[in-house]
Amino acid sequence: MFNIQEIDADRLEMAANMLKAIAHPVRIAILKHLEGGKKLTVTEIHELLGIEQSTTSHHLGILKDKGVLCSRREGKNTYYYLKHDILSQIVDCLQRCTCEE
Amino acid sequence: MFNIQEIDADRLEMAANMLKAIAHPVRIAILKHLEGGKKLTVTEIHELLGIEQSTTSHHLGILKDKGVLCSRREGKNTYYYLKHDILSQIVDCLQRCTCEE
DNA sequence: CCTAAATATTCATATATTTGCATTTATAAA
DNA sequence: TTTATAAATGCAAATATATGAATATTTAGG
Repeated sequence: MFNIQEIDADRLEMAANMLKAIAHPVRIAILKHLEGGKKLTVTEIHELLGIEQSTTSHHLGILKDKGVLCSRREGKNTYYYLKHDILSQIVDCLQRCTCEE
Repeated sequence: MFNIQEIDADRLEMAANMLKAIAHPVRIAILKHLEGGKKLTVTEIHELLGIEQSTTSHHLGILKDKGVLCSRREGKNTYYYLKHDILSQIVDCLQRCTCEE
């Protein structure tokens, strides 16, 4: 039987790292653009959001590193997409909560 | 009609701040203890988690400030509890995602 | 008023994150 | 091989966050 005492530090770290990866305005904006299984390149995102190419790449790297996104190279482009589409629900849930009051 | 272009910086900031508040191992542990409408005092949390009183108070302050928790003083104690019980779903969702692979 | 208990705040230090410039690497096409 | 485009990386400066010791505040009970 599982209870709260058995949530070990590693699991907490992992969950916190994933959330931390998402918890940034630019990265939330990226996730919104990738909802519904869409795949976008670094350049597309960098132009959509109006931020530097290297900054974009850094943010995508963080999201990928923490298991939020996957990427796939096709020629010169690298396409990024959501690993778990369920993750975009987190953003929606948050947005509902930040709506009230 | 709402589309992605209309998600302004303020909304993104707000969502990011709420997520950032949650995205910390200690604070996730706090949320887990408050699931199901439970109310705990600073001292109870500080003893449950084995962290300093002032550190505990700092973390609770962050969660309250960012709209994740509410508090209510009763005599010498201050009880903290989840503002939106739905928020604990975020943690559960994350935990499911960090389970795979 | 005095004391004790619970909580909050101030402050300093340590650590982590963000950003973008400059550079490098990877790939495709000429 | 040379050139151009796309993406990733190294680095440094600015900014933000975490922690806990010390202190202040709040409240209840003498």
